[in-house]
Amino acid sequence: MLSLYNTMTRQKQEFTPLAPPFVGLYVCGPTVYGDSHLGHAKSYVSFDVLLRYLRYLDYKVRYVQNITDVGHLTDDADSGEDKLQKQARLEKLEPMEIAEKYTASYFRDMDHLGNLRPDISPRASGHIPEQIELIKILFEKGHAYQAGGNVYFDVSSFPDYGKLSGRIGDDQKSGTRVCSADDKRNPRDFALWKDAGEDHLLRWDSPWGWGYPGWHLECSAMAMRYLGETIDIHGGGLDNVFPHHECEIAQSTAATGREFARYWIHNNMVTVDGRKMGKSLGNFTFLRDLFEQWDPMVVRLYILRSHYRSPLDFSDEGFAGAKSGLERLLSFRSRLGSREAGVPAQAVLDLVEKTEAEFRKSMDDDLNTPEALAALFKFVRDGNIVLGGQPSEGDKYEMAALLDRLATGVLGIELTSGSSGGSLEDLCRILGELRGYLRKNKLFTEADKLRNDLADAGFSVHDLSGGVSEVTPDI
RNA sequence: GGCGACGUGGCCAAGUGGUAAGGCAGUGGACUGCAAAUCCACCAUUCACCAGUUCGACUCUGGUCGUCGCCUCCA
Repeated sequence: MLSLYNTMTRQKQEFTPLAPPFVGLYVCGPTVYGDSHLGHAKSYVSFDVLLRYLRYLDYKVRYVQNITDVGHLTDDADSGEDKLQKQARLEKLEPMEIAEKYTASYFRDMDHLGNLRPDISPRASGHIPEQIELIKILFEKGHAYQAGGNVYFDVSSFPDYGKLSGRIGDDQKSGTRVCSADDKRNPRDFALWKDAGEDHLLRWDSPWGWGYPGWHLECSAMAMRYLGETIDIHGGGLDNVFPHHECEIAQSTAATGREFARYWIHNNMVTVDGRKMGKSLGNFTFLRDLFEQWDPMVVRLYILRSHYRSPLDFSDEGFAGAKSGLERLLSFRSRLGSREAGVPAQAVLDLVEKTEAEFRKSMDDDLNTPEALAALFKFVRDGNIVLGGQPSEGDKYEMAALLDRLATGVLGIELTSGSSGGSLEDLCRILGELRGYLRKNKLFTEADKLRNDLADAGFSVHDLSGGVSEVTPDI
């Protein structure tokens, strides 16, 4: 039974969907005004594993992740410049060109990391009518007020505000930098609609004049549009708990009178070399740059070696360790081959069954991927012992199937090239046979030249027992 | 100032009221033409520190020190 830590209740809870077997999963997506960084990687890999595990458990999941292409400001919620508009100015492009460019960049990076595409990636700019409609309802129910061309949510009308984040005080204490807009009744009130003049490139007509939606509104509108008034799981980064998710809860619940999300899941943040990764610190690590040095699967394994609710520090030493671990998995998977099914030995069946049970037990416990990986690495050791004996094709097939089901299927760690026919794998197999032939005939000079040439070309050679050699591409 | 998380071997990282998974690195051995891979063995009497609860705590409570995050754009 899967249990998940719910930020709202501050404890692990058994997960049961509202309407089994269907699950509605909403995760706050990126604001597309720049390339994705390590923080995005940790967050979206974490939720990708949640998605994959839910599907492994046979839930029918609809995964919605928004693309924010309007509405977030460079400063606080109520002043500053639209981030896309600012970037558009810097790159001398249209805001929508910026959105397209960085949406593509985001998907490219996430594809490399092995994240499954969301079922729906709704754009905020494409759901302005839904957002306006939501504001109208909030007006009707007395939760919104207008000040000039601006519309605000009246937090005093929603007593539960602050429940998720634990910020239940009436006001912000001194020491915080709250630069409230002058026309708000209360500093905690937040914008539902912002007035915008002609200098604002992204703006729409509304009952309150030309403007654009508040930065929390899109998630409420789009989540409810595609997943209904109550969604099963709402996820995002820990930094979104306040104010973003707090505001989402307020406006959604106030509008529908129903619970907005049943499970709130938040992943922790990343640091780089022990320090917060921030624009102002200049240590932003963009994925597109990182992938030139480390294989995306190394990054993915790195992320999954720690728990999603733990903060994660990235360092070169850590990447190197993750790379070695990945090589161990790849090497084992490679040896299992892609043969046909057969009848496996009972001992292999037992091993597979035990491994899967341990894996599931760990994943059931709030997605404990470090422990799940431990089960897989133990399996690799035992599997290598099996391979050292006289395994049947059925033995190999059974073990390969397990690895593909758990490591690749659930954790998303790709261990095979995936291509079929005329593939690199075939070429490697032939070259391995060649080296084996040379060694058997004690043509060591030629055998070593082949090994050296392959090394220069980015391939590793491993000599197995029985005069067999294998060739694998480096990562 | 407010809220919260965390301090486990050289590095990373799980975990349990009854005595420490796994990965990386390292050491010794087997195997090997050599190297690598693989396998075997070794590698924290100890889980920041100090009290307390308990038959017993690393795991519970209180305190101290330290690190980090959020409260502002950020996943």
